[in-house]
Amino acid sequence: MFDRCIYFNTTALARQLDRVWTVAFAPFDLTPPQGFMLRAVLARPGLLQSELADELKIARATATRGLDGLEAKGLVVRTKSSRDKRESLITPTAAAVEIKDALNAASAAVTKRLSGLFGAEVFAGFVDQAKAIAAKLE
Amino acid sequence: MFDRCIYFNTTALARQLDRVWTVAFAPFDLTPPQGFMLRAVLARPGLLQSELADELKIARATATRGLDGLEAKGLVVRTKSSRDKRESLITPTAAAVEIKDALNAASAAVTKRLSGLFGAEVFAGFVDQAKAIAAKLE
DNA sequence: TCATAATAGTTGCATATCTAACCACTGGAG
DNA sequence: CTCCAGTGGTTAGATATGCAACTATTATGA
Repeated sequence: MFDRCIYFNTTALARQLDRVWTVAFAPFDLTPPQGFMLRAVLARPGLLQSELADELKIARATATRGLDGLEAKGLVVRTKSSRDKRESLITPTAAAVEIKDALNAASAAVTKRLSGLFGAEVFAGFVDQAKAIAAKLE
Repeated sequence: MFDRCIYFNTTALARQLDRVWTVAFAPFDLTPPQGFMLRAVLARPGLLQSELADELKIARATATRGLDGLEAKGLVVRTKSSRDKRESLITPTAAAVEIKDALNAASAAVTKRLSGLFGAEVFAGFVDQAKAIAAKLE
């Protein structure tokens, strides 16, 4: 019905991809947003919370809630910056570091599978375009 | 950070597009999901609720909530099917029919603007690919 | 120096979404 | 005809997300 609508088709695709990554991250007891947030923290330990929000392209308030969840699971720690007492530095715990490789591998496996399903060229091209369009909308 | 990830880039783009359509539908006091649901009802009055959910690619439970909202705003009506008392037929009210053209025009205007911004070819190609990928994931 | 503006993070409130469990009804198989 | 499986819709519970308003802290400028 909304065949030519970028909003409709992008949001519908996002929901389907969410289901795919839900399965991939289930073994770690992490939802997709939690999994990606943790991966970001693991990739760049010590980021400020606001920088983390920027990396993930989410609102600061959403980062607050996401980190609350990861903290409750014992996967990340907030440390008040001594330089500026408003800021929080986010670091992964040992438990998080332990699953780092498996978590990244799980995501890579899904990516590889989908890439094969659609053709690597098409797949990469689509992702690039999504990124380019998002950049122009900023 | 997740430059090559279809999940990350698609969901991030979806959030940005949501913001764009939020602005476009604000004059009607409708959120993007509400606006699209209403447009679907206006395009095909008398659809069963489950058919509507299929059209919009959302879960039945989500359709229930969305329709609750539109009904509360006096924009749609549920009618129990006489043939099968479980089913509900969804029809727009007069108030909804009144804004139909303006609502569709508002969405079309955004689409046109974005299409111009990215180039009509690229834009249409991206939407087609999103649809094709979603279809393969089903 | 001190008042004001800006910034980091949190909280409150609203919305959308899903899965699972449930209810009411329908339709077949015995 | 009756019971049971399947189906349409709702409800319960969980998560993610955003904006706006708030608190605490820092920076600026008169």
